Amino acid sequence: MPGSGFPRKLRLTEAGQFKAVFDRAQFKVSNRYLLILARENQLEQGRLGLVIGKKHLPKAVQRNRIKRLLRTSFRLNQDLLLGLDMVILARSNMNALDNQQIHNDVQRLWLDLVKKSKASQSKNA
RNA sequence: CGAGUCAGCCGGACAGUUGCUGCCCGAUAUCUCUCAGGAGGUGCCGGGGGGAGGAAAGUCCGGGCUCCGCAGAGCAGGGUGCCAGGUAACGCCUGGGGGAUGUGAAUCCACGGAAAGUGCAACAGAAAGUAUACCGCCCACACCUGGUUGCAGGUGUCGGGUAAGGGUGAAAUGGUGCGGUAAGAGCGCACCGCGCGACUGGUAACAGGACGCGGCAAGGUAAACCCCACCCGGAGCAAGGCCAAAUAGGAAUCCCAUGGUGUGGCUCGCACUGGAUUCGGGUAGGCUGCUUAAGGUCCGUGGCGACACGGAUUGUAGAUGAAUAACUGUCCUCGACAGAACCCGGCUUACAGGCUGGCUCAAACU
Repeated sequence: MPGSGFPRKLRLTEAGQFKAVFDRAQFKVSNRYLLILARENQLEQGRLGLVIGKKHLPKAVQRNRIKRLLRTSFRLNQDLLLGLDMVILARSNMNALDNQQIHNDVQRLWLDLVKKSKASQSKNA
């Protein structure tokens, strides 16, 4: 059972790892503000990458806030997300949302993603 | 106490839980090297103490650092622009001069040159830079009327003089007075103003009045071209340096061309092809540059000051998909603008609220 930390091995750190998720995404879930791409990574743990563009969040302070919130949410839910590489993309300016709303929304997306992943595994089996 | 002005400072606090990061210490696991003492790398666990700003922002100037050919000369191009100082340097800062605003403390100024040249200026107006004559005023001439002559009044002229008055304009050749005149005029004079030159004070910008000369000639615009003086080589930490899988083509040495690899149970056959090592190369990736700095604080000395010198003391983020946070609770004045990316010095812009001090004005009290 993994803990709730966020060491380096739980992150996507190289351009190639991001590219793999973009090119061969097996699962997509989204809402108005976020899009999550994911694929199975043959590892024991899930890994997370963030793409928060200047286009949607022009101020560095805003981007930092969103990234911190997303990382925290991943950290607390990582035992649901084993064996998946995920990239979260920002789609529009979510700066108006407060922390509680963002946590709730992201939680819902995680559950959605897990459901799709389980369905795919049982189909293959 | 009120209104204002100029400086300086702060930028939610505390507790708990869960996390991130680089540094130090202690444990381990594993790999490499070894002169067998050990040294180094990587992973993981525990502990300790650090961990965004006054603007970290805009990227507008200046410098350090790095590479490019040494950073020199000329041209082009760009910048700066009252004077003197400070500084590594600056377009910054300090002090001073001039102008403008304000009762004042203070604030603001792209503040060199318009008698080298070129250009530009709506509308109005007769005329706008070689100034100009519309009305008016005066003179001359002609005609008319009145009168005894000298004359007075009126009308006219492709006539002349006149810049005092009217009118136009942002601006019309300096102002006032006296003289002068046909009427006028710096035409002359006095005073004021202006320009030039001496003189005095000041390092200088500049100022001064008790000097002399000039009747005055020289309107504005140089963030228009331009002239003058001074300054500037280019690119930037994705700079630059080191290690180095892979891959293309290459070099050297040795070995074998009766070889090797594949197909096949094996031989023949068929297909493909030299092999090994080293050098070199430099992609992915990693390491470095990377934080001690023109540093902060205090004291002394010099200076009006910016600042300089000397002494003591302190050690203050270094991330790399990129850390400094999330949640809960309590409190208050309910929290703004905003996130380091090689480093400094400035400028500019954004900013909830709060604190301290100097000075000014007004009123009142003693």
